[in-house]
Amino acid sequence: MTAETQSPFSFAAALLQCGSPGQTFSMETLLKPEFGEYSPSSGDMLSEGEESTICTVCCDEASGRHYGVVACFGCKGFFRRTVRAGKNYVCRYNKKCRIDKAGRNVCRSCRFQKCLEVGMEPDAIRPDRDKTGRQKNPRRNTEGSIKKVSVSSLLGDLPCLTGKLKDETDDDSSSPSSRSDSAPMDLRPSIIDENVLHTLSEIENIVVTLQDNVISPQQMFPRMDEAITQPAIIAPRDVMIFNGVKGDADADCVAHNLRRMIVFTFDYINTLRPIADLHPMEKLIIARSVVGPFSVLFCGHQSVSNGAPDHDSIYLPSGHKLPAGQLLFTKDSDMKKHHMLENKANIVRRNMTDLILHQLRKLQVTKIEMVALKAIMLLDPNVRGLTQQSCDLLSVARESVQNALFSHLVANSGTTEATSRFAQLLLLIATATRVAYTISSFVQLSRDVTYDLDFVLDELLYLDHF
Amino acid sequence: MTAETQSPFSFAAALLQCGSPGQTFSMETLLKPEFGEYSPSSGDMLSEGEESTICTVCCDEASGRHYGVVACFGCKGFFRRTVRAGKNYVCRYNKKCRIDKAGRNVCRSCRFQKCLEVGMEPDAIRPDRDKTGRQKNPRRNTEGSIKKVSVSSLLGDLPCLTGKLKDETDDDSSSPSSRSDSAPMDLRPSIIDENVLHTLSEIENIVVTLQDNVISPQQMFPRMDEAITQPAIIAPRDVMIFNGVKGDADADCVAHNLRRMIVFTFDYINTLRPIADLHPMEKLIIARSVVGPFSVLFCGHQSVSNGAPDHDSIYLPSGHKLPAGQLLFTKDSDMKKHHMLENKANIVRRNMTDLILHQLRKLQVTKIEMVALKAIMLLDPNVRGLTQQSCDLLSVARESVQNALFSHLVANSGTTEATSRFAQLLLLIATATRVAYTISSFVQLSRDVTYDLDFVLDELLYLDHF
DNA sequence: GCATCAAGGTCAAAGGTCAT
DNA sequence: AATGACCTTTGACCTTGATG
Repeated sequence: MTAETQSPFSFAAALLQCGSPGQTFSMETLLKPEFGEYSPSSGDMLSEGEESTICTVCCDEASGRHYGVVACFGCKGFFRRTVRAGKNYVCRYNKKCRIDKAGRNVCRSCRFQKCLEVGMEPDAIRPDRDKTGRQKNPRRNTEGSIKKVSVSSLLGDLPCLTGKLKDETDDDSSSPSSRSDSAPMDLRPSIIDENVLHTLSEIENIVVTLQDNVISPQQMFPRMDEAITQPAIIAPRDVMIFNGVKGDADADCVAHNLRRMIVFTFDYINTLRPIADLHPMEKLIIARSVVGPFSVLFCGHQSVSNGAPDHDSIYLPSGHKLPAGQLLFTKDSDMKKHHMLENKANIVRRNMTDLILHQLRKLQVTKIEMVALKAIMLLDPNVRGLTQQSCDLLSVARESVQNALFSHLVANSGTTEATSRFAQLLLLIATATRVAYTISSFVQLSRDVTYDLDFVLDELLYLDHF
Repeated sequence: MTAETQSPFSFAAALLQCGSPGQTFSMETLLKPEFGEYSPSSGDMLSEGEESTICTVCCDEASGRHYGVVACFGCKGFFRRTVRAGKNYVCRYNKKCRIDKAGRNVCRSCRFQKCLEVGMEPDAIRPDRDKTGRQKNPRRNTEGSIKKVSVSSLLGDLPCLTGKLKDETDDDSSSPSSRSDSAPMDLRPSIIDENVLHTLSEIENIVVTLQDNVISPQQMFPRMDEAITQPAIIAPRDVMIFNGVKGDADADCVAHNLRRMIVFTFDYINTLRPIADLHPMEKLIIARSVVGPFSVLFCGHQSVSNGAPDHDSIYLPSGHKLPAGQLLFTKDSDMKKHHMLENKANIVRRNMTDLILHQLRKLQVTKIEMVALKAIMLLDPNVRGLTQQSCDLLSVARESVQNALFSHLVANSGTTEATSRFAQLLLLIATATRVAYTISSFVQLSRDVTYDLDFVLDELLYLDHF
């Protein structure tokens, strides 16, 4: 109120515009009797009610002063767009079109003319500004060619994700692509997102059930650059059961299971599409960087979800388990070394149970969430040694998985809980990294005390020699 | 009338001001003769009179010194808003937008960049709303008793996170409950969230500027259970500058800086409310678990944000830097050991630059985001050895920080981008964990080759002996 | 004291957004 | 493609609190 009173208004012009035509009263005006109660007592200038609330151009309700005159949203926007675009309108009638709320859109020429007449200043229009405000649908406009290309290719590719297994994918990608432009933007993304998670689930299923056609000879000392393309030379693709029926594991058994999980990781890398297409050396780089946390979360989740009643046991793919407080190694002649090893093994085990299993259980991480987390871990664009192009590919893919996961969580339990859960799931990766490093440390110690654990583990799990 | 003269409506005139200062004298200039009374004798390039009336950022008319440089009202406000809100802009063009009076609003990213380039100091923005006035360079003056609030009193005094949150929520449920039901859910939470981030910023400021009142005797072999309550026995709270002016660091210097960052971490733990109230032993447990990644991100962010032009150097609190390819150790008699150490140090350094610095730079992580990440790291409820009660406290607090961060991101750039950025920020913690473990590994190696790096580092950074 | 400087805050009127 | 209701950002001006 005070503010409005302060504003100096040119009421003469206003009166002219609104006053002269006899029947300018629109429905709007008639429905608002308060404008009629003219209070002439305010003394000096004018009735504030009228002036400050009526557009000088079209007599609609004003929204404030714009470009020098009291005007409505519409005339404000119209004036700006016109001046910005430098348009030249031509009146198709006699240049005397009535400009009021109902008629203002009939003739642009007369409307703009009226704007100028009442004193709108073209000089008050400033140049383009940076983008502001909400961007619900952040469209990469103007020159968004780069993003647009990658996004569109993602849409085409992602539903199929697998080089090896395609089939059900093609029909998915073909039909909705044409619709994606015209459809309302609220619905489309969630559909896409569900597709992403669905595809990821299928990939998981495929990789988990992958079997060897032929039994390829397992090598004790495989070359990693060969192993990445033929993982089976590391270990046979035995069915992974995680049920603990085979009893407790010893050191060799653990090593073998770690090998199996490395094969699983490699298989995943060869199946998940954006990565699967990279050069083998890049795959290997990613594998080295991710295999630890990846296996930790995979094994942890299997241990938790396979209905294991034993909260403190880690269940291994082979069907063995790793209970707490169980000695791993057969007694060695060197008691000190033996003790160190056993001690370190205990640290790993306790980290695994107290951090990973505990959190997974507390969060009740679902299969779908797990699948998304795995993909997010693998699609890490921040690994040293990748080409820029590969980084970009991974970034886009990872982003889409992140979005899919988030949408999934929102759909499940609302934004607030989703945010919290989303964060907790992602932070699980940090925890897994932590635990993976205790494993790495264990591997290192094994080597240092000359207990020859396993060549492959040395190569892949001892992570700081790069 | 004065207003009209000042009105920035004529772009041509504005452009003129930059290039040819012929008749740029406005009322404003004429009314401020004091700018002219600088002695022109220092005359290097420009006449002083000109300099002091022209905004260093955009060449508009300046309104005085702001945040360290002569600037106009616009750039002053823009800089404050940007830093306060922790915004991060992205240039839509090629990062070379011209910043002048006419063009300054075309690209916020480049404008902010220019602000930094010409020397505006983000540190001059005070997150504290009620403290106004000038206190630019926190004088390291002898007995600045204000800052001398000892840690113990901080414990009690601090604007505690949980306290504030509680009040806020209680407020909600009590009086305006009716409104919160009817009102759209968009607004209310964001108000709370901004308070959370604001409080965190204040905490950061307090901890960063913490000084010792008395010089407590630094101990070579402090007991950790004592150090957690009196961090100064680990290292003096020297001002942390991170500007690299002191030249390259050697091994001892690095050790000292690590100690300093440990003190910083402890101070943080003693200040951030839900943790600050825990039992010292629980604090210590948290400290052990988080100090590595915490320091990594802290140091990394400081290295990146302090305008360091050198992309491959790590900047340390002491003012030293750690450039790539610099030998850390003086040649040892044992060449093999020496080589191993130097090698490992290189791994750490490369991890730090290629992973942490690179990502921080790419993401353009803001101060506010960093502050939230720090809190999320510290408020880790999944640390072994905490009581159930403590876990719950931390969980609640961490969740509120996560939500605050997410809301902040949404407000900044919309839900889609926010989701992606949120994920990337959280995954940064995983990366920091990774890098921290290479440091841990380095510390371990140092011990193994009997290079006695530092007792405290052994205790805190070598992380798998628990 | 008091003028000054440089922080912080305010809000009209610019800007941009996006369902229609 | 244009409209206009609604939102954010800008910046001229103001208040505040150290400082000399």
